[in-house]
Amino acid sequence: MANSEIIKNSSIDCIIYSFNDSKLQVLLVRHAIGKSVGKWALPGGYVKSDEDIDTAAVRTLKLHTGLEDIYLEQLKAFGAVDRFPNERVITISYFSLVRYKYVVLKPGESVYEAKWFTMDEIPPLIFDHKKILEFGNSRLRHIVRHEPIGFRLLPEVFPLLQLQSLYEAILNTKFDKPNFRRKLLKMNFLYDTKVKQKNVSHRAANLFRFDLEAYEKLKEKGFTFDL
Amino acid sequence: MANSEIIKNSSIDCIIYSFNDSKLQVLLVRHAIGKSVGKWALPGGYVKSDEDIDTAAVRTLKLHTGLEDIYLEQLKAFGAVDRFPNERVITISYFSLVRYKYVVLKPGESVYEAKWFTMDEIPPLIFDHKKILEFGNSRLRHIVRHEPIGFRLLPEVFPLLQLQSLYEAILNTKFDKPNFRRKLLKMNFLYDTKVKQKNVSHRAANLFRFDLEAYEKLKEKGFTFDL
DNA sequence: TATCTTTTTGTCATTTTGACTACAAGATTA
DNA sequence: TAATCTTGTAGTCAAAATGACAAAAAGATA
Repeated sequence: MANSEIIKNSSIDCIIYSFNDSKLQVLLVRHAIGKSVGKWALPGGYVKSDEDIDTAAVRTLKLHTGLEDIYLEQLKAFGAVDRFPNERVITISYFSLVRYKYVVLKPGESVYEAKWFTMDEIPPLIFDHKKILEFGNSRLRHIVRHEPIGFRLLPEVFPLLQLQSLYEAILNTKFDKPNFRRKLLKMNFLYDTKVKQKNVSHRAANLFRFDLEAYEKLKEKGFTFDL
Repeated sequence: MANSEIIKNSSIDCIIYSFNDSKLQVLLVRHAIGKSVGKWALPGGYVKSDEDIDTAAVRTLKLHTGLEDIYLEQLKAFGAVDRFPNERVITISYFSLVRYKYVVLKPGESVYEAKWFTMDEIPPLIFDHKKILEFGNSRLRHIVRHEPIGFRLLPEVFPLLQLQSLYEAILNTKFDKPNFRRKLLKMNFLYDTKVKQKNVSHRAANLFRFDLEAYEKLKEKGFTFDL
């Protein structure tokens, strides 16, 4: 068990979400060179015998995308008998929310090509990856309403309208601007930096910061985020 | 792949919850005869090469407890390198809510002994099962507040106070009786059967039924259950 | 300077919540 | 049989939250 070998019937697949241009995006990869150039897939790989599955997820992600130190949460294991050709492979899917601008994809440097896709331009995916992605989407819609996790998709500081349009994009709804503002601010975990937007052709909005510490304290007191 | 063999590095473990005597309970098993009589465990077993993991969960559960046709939902995969002695076994945990009275445990008939435990009398468990159970508990607390799933722990029809004490037990809080009643009834998915409790030494309460169909319709319209 | 865009602050009627009070319905007991 | 006890059910009321707006403020652009 101590030596490191690949466990050929356990794999990892990651759904990496980001938010850009007012749209939710997901990162997909494919072999850019070599014989298996072809369909797109969720970034993934096998688990090694000497690493925890969470570690495998982190390693796999870095291998494909160069991303490090990002938030990963387990989504679900997919284990239909015929989900993988010829072999029995159970895959454990993870999902993550990253800040778009922090991600630098290095096309060409790797044997893998990595690219962001919006939800309405997802290409055909290998195996059951479409199903995994859809499951991830519905989980995202759920979690985003019950936990203030959407902030992970935004820059450290952001105007409230950007937060609103994030929720509107994910939940496919519209909110009233003043009411959305009032509701979120009353929750008391958004810190007004008093700094204003730059380079906008209209009145600059104040930038806010999600105060994790304040939120944790509220949570201890029984507060629950609900949009 | 077509022949049926055991996949020795993928297993299933199930957390089966029920509600009885105003307390949340969980089903544990252990070998009742043979050489491995000893510690308690979550009901579990290996995945076979020719069955989906969900199927394996159902089969495993029946093997240990005789339970069939019950609601099972995947919880999480646990895959620390050292979670299992000598071998690398990744386990996929499931959880379920069952009606206590529908469950007939058959002690002695099986090589396994199965028994209900309340949360404050959980014995030492094998491997990482305590961790799995704790994860299940926190998931249960979360899900119970955001989805009307608690009803699966109650009989088909129930007085409102029973529903209230269910939530109080799981969430470890107290609710005001009239307010709880008003809030739940206003959600419009509890059907008043007009039938009254029997054999109670006080005024008999009306029995209610959870109307799944009504709830599904509300959900389509954007309603979300929030306690 | 006027106009346009977007932020931000208010207003107001309606609904929901939280904390209670009080009444109703049975079973038990005096 | 009447009093009393327990629990169910209905109602009250102030405070808080929500939804639908109107309007003022702050800059950029024409």
